[in-house]
Amino acid sequence: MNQNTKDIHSIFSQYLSEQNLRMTTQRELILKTFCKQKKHVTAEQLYEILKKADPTIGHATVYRTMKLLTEAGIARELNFGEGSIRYEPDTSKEHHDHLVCVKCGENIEFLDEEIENLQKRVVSKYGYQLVDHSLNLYGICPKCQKS
Amino acid sequence: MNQNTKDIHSIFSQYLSEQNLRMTTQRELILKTFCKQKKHVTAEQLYEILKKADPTIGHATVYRTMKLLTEAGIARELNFGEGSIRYEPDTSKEHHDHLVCVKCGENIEFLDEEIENLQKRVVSKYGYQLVDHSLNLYGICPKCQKS
DNA sequence: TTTGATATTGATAATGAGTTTCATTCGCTG
DNA sequence: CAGCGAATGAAACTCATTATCAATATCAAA
Ligand SMILES: [Mn+2]
Ligand SMILES: [Mn+2]
Ligand SMILES: [Zn+2]
Ligand SMILES: [Zn+2]
Repeated sequence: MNQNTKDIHSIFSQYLSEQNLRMTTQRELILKTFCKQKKHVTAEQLYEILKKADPTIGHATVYRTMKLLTEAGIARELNFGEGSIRYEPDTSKEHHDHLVCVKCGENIEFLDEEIENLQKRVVSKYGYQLVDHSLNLYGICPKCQKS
Repeated sequence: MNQNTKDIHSIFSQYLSEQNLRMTTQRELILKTFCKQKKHVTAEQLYEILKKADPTIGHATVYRTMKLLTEAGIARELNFGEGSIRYEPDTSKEHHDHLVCVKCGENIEFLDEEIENLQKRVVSKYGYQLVDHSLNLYGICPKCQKS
């Protein structure tokens, strides 16, 4: 419930009213809980956490709200090829890509400006207009290399 | 049924016998049909194509065989976040990444050595051992920009 | 503050990709 | 050819996500 969370709350409120949608207690709870997470969570994981605070909350509401948060630019979808989508906050931090350990799932965030620029060069070389990109590096973390 | 296809056939045969698995008419047909494809196909798309040649072929057999081809290093899995996996031949060409049009799905293959090297630099910076990577650029192709 | 139009919710059913099960059939070796 | 294990196809299943829909909540207008 810090300043940052408050800002995000008003970003979401504004997005909702722009779309003629309503702020609800469920949406507030989901937003607040999502922002508290330290790791990238799936909708299902978030649902499990939310049930502790509100056992009546619905499965579908969580999925629906995560989609809204994504549209509002508050959450970002991550696809590590696990079969489900993970979400991370998209406002507080700079853009970054991920280096994931294939053994334990540990996850490092990095940003390499040179790579970012070279991507732009590739895209413009083919006359495309860049919309998005996804760069995931998969490896074995130092810890897992030992075992 | 060119030379290349023949080579791939023996790569697959050898892989199978190494694993104490058998070459079957279904596996031969799937391999042959997969190699003929010009575009990246999903298992389901390939199944639809295969049914024309062999209406008795099973759904599960196609999925199972594509997995085998991947293990044998003949096919590569592509994940463009569409909800299903696409496959491309992994032997004939060099490694490459993809630039995908988000409107029409058109797909450009590119290889940027500088990006590849910078990826390695990132991985080693964190002490990881690189296993794989996935770089997809999403944009709007020149054709779709006009409409 | 009441009302009413409409957005939202949660339970549940449905979907779609991919996997598992299992009885039957096939491929290979002896 | 016999026998054994691998492979197949049909069908059931899993798992993530989405659609449906009746009941409820929100909010602007009266
Ligand atoms: Mn992240
Ligand atoms: Mn390709
Ligand atoms: Zn690890
Ligand atoms: Zn296009």
